[in-house]
Amino acid sequence: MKEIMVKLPDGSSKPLEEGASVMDLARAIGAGLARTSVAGRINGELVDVSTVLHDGDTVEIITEKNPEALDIIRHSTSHLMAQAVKILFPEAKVTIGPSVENGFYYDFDVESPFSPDDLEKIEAKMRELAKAGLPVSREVLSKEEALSLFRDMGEGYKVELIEELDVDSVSLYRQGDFIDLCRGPHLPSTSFCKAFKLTSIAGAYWRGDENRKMLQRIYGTAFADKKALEEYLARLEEAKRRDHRKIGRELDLFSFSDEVGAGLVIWHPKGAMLRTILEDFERKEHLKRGYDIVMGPQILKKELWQRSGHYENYRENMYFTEVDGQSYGIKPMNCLSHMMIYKSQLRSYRDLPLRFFELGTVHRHERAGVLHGLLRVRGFTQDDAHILCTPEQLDAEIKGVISFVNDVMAIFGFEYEMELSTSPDKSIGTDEDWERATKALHAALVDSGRPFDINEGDGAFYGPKIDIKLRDALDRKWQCATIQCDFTLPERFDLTYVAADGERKRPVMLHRVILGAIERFIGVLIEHYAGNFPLWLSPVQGLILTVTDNQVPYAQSIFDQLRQTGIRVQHDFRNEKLGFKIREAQLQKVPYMFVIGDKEVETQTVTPRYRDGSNLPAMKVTELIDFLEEEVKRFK
RNA sequence: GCCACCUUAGCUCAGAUGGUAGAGCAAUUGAUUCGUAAUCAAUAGGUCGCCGGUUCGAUUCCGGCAGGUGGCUCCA
Repeated sequence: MKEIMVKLPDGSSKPLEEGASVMDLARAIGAGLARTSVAGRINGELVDVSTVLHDGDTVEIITEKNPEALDIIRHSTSHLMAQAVKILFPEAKVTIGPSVENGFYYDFDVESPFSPDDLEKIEAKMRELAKAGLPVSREVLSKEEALSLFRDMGEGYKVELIEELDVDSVSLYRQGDFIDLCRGPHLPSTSFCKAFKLTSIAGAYWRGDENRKMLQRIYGTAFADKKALEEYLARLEEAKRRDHRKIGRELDLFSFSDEVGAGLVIWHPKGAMLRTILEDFERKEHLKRGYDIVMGPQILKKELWQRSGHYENYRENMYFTEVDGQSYGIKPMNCLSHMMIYKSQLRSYRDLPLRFFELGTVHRHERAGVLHGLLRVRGFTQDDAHILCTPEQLDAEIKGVISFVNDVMAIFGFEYEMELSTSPDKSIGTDEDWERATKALHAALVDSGRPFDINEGDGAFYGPKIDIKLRDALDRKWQCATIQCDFTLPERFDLTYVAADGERKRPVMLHRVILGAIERFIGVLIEHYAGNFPLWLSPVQGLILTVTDNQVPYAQSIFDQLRQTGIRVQHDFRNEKLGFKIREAQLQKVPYMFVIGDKEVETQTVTPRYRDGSNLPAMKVTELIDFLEEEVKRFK
């Protein structure tokens, strides 16, 4: 028998018999590897453990512990689920079933939708199949053979998928009687599916196209072992506790009312305070960076929306109102009045860049099914600005916005993801415009030194953009900041400036937001802090608590003094036990409680208690004021 | 907008295979003056989301609508 040599990741070599597979290598290495190996990596490519090795291959064994294994486990678990579904519902047609960020899903075409009971039955069947330890084998068929196989099986969706593949042959995976089209790799046996749970049922369009059939999607999650699964489920529970809708009600920040309308936020005193703090912060930061604060009306004539193109492209999402035969559009965006400000006078290149900033409240008729707490609403306020500059200034302006975003996100301690979206198939503007703007955005991203993804073809029709996404408690991504180049509006509104040579030129325009929508940002912020806002953001920074009625006059004087310095303090002088008042303050997540008993009255001090339960030494009011102001500065 | 599920007191939730409903917390009143996460007692609170249909009778069954939850599509 001929011998081959394979290289291992540590640089050593291992002799094997010709025809040996990854699994044979695992056995040769020993140390129980054969039991935990889920896949291999040959010359950088993930493969099944059954894959045959060749002389000179570099091979890495992927065990359950490797991070790469998770995707394979989840993908194989989705196949296991499809197998269970086909056994229980033979008439179900299979479509696709990939692994996703926190698990997997599989889409089925079934006559009647799955019920929660069905989910339990499917999960039980999966456990049975996993226990049976069915070997999973790979087969390669020619495209024609595969097509006729799936046609015979009546699996039209698979036929459609294969027809579109530009290949001569395809790979299939078989476990028991179940066979599925798949690139792989997969676990060697269903017995490797040890820790999984089906989590929800949802509708999903075939191929993500809302004009095509709605399929039934089952979501599930899977891990290498039970412990990891339990930990994940516990994290989900914890995330539910951080849900901004729950905390918003508990802390009395905001509400919605079906009498008012879906997606319309009602800000209660503490929520409105939080919002006001953010807005004040924003105004200051924008002024520091050379923006001008502007304001426009809520409604603008329909004709103006026709000129901008919104009437043509965005009318479905707009609200209109008509008085005296004149139709007005309620603004869904703030750009138009900013355009009008630019046009209100003749502009010179010396005036540029112009940066118009507006905390602009907009209304968009979002489709009913997409509304989600504060994260997706119908009326919201953007920290919106439009920058008008010369083409030569574009690079510096984009860099300026990115560093603005960086600074602000650092203050809140947010991790974020940046994406560059480039020219879509349908777009306006010259190739030269697109190239220049895309290059400028790209250069600024590179310059920022942070990682970013590129979404080819995902730009707006009017220009390329950078999107910045934050995550909520459940790890869902929400777009907040965005920087968009726009070639249409300067054109449609015939914006010009007089260049140094006396010629009229077209300025370049950037739309940008930093927080995005204040509503959405606050939603994410609540989940980020789990309601424990840092002192500078806390609507109520301190609460004065008396031990008995005897201390009320002194406590009142402390309250007045703190109020005078602008500290957001409230008091609880009720005839209740101290423990009870502390409990309530604690549930309200108030950063500081100022306890005042006979001791404090006697020494003319205050004893602050932080919300983590720790007590600070008693101090004079003046010391307390300095202490609080120091803390505000430190975190902002 | 599409698919599934949900809607009982301010909040969290029980409940009856169709005979108009409860608990805890909160609220109100009284007592209690008590130093670091719940003092005790009493009282009040609901056309069981809304509108139709079936029925002697509907909060319960059926249909429509509204609102919500999880997804899909779309998006700040």
